[in-house]
Amino acid sequence: MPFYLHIDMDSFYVSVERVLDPSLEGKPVMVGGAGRGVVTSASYEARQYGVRSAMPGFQARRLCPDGIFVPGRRGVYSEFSRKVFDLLRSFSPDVRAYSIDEGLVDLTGTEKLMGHPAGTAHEIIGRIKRELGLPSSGGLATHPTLAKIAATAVKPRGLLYVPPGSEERFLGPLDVSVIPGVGPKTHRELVSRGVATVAQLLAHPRLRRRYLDLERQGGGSHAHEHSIGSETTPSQPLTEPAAMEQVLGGLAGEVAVRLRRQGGRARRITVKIRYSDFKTITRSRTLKAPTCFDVEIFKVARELLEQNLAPGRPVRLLGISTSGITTEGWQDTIFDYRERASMDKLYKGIDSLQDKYGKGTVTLGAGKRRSD
DNA sequence: TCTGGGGTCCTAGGACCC
DNA sequence: TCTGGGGTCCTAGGACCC
Repeated sequence: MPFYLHIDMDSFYVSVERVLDPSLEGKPVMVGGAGRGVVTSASYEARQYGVRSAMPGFQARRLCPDGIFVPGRRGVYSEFSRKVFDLLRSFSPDVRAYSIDEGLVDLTGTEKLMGHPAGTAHEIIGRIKRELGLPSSGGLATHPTLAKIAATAVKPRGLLYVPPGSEERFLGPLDVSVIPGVGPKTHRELVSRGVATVAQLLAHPRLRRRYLDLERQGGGSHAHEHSIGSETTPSQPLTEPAAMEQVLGGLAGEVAVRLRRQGGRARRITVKIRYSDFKTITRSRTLKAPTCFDVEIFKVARELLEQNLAPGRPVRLLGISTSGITTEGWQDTIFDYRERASMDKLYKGIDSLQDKYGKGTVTLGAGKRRSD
């Protein structure tokens, strides 16, 4: 019998902040939400006031004026995340990380060694709390999706076991919005068609296949296309093309570094433009040869911007994303192989200098010129 | 003091090829 | 002279997730 344990950390960023500053315990705490930002994690005390993650900061402040707002610290959370997953991996070699604060532990076949998976699940959650100080919730079931739904249903600080054979009895009465992939839009659509509960959805073969296919096993290695991108919302909307190009240059550099760091090159470059009225467009181009170089990414991005920018409309956000990423060597391209190989070396040097001395230490081309 | 930033997946039309 | 059909690639937009 397959057994999957889905672990979901409770208000993860807030919990980490509390480990580092216990005086935050029991109080309405929000991570993020400064300036034009949104709340990325809200404590359960803050949720009492109606605050949710992804809520704009100004709105959270209005709902919870006495709340404590803490700026986010990505690196710290990643470090705690790594510790959580290390702990999970000590229980099973088969652990899948869904995100920084969610993962799946395959407990199939661990009974002989560790006893019934329900006990193991309890032990895992206990150890995350005792050893790392972090509260979490768990769902244990015969299917990964079901385990995730169970974990979400018992949050916070809960553990729910859905025994084999009771799957549809558990799921049936639940609202369709518990299904991963059913967001607000789909939820409205389903309800308008008379599908409000999971039982009603399961009665529809097509909807069942589309949204909750428990027959399909969750272990498959789906070869999803992977992408690397960066975007930014400057504190003031941009109106000058020169300022936009400067932002684009910075984004191109960030994306290129990340591409090179993982030895990838991208064939497709997409520019994202969001105007002040939130209208958003994306424009992309597929290259003849994949690239991981700042100047090439920037050149394409700048052209896409020039060709598609609506004149006179202030721009709120700019983004560059790269996709169609390959990790093959240069040999497969017929294009100026030697020049690319030497550029590769040059950039590797720059990247390692930046690792050593910090971002912005070295820039390529068009920098400031000393008047000599 | 209006709504972040990192992603994945799906759809749908048109080009192009056989 | 009234319109096949399948496959693949490219592009744009949008839903959704954390």
